[in-house]
Amino acid sequence: MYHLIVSIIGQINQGHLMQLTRYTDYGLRTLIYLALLPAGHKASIDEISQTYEISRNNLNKIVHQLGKAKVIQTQRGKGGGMFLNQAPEQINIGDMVLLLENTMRVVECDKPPCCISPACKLKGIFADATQAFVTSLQAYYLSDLLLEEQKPLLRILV
Amino acid sequence: MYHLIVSIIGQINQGHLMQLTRYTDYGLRTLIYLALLPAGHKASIDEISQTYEISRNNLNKIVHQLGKAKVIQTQRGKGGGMFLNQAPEQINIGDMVLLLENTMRVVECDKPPCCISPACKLKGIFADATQAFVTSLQAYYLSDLLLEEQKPLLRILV
DNA sequence: TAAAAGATACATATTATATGTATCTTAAAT
DNA sequence: ATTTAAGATACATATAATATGTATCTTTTA
Repeated sequence: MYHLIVSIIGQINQGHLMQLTRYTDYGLRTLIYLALLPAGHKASIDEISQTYEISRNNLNKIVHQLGKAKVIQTQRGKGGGMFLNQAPEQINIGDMVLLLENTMRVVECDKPPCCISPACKLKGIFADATQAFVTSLQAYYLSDLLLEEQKPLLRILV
Repeated sequence: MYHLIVSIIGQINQGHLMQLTRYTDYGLRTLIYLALLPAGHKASIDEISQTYEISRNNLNKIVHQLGKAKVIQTQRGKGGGMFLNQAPEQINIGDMVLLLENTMRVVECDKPPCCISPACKLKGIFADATQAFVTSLQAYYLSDLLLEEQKPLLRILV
């Protein structure tokens, strides 16, 4: 058939941007956890993975990634741990989703010029929609997730 | 730990709305295929699945669903087949994605009142972002995917 | 009534995701 | 200096989601 399209999701699903995985879930929860730590305190991978009852090893990878991205600081060795490297008011939710859903690849058209096929039109339409999704998320910061009454409370608790 | 959150994606990933699957891919391609058929013509599941080299059976389900939704008309028996039930100008892309990604469930809070937790705040934030995604898609119609030169051409070809 | 089409049910295969095991490196406490 | 507790890294396995395959039933019309 003349108007055969090989694949649409291959072009649209830019690395599963929207497919939020547990990886992102754990990452966001870790950030919330760290945000609620009293100032000057650290948390360990073991502590967080046990608290949330999630795989220590998945969390390991996530923590490593957040550390590389300078969102948190990690410290090896005895007495080490991790803590936020930025204020919760400066950690953007949309950016975190983009970071954690890092399988995102910018898919180039196979052979230019190609953007005259229905699949390629769809690609642009979905790219716009994806951008709308991210832009919407980018209106929020980690601090927006914390409860007003939690913030002062927890800094006293420990 | 006091601020334990059981799951985020469980509340946010509303039925994998964003996780566009091949199911949706095939569905959209089928609609494009049908839109390019000469007026009065029908296509069969076999024809389309062979053209796109996709699973006949998956397509079977998709066609069935599109038929139930009155987007297309299906006709059994010898000489049967399927064709668009609406003009391409009236088939909305966002609506089709919502239809085809039909695993969407509106997730209710487990036990009200619950929307005071970080997870629940995130739920709202992601719901807004998802809506932005859909709204963006809803600006387009099936007709927007067809090439200007294809439309008249193909109606002559067969 | 035979053939061609969609409808339906269920089994299997494939792929993506998540978890588990093991070991290495680093750094502080002893 | 040595031990210990922490993250870093690599790879294997398990689980779950997705996609495909096989079979049969129902409908319709030539």
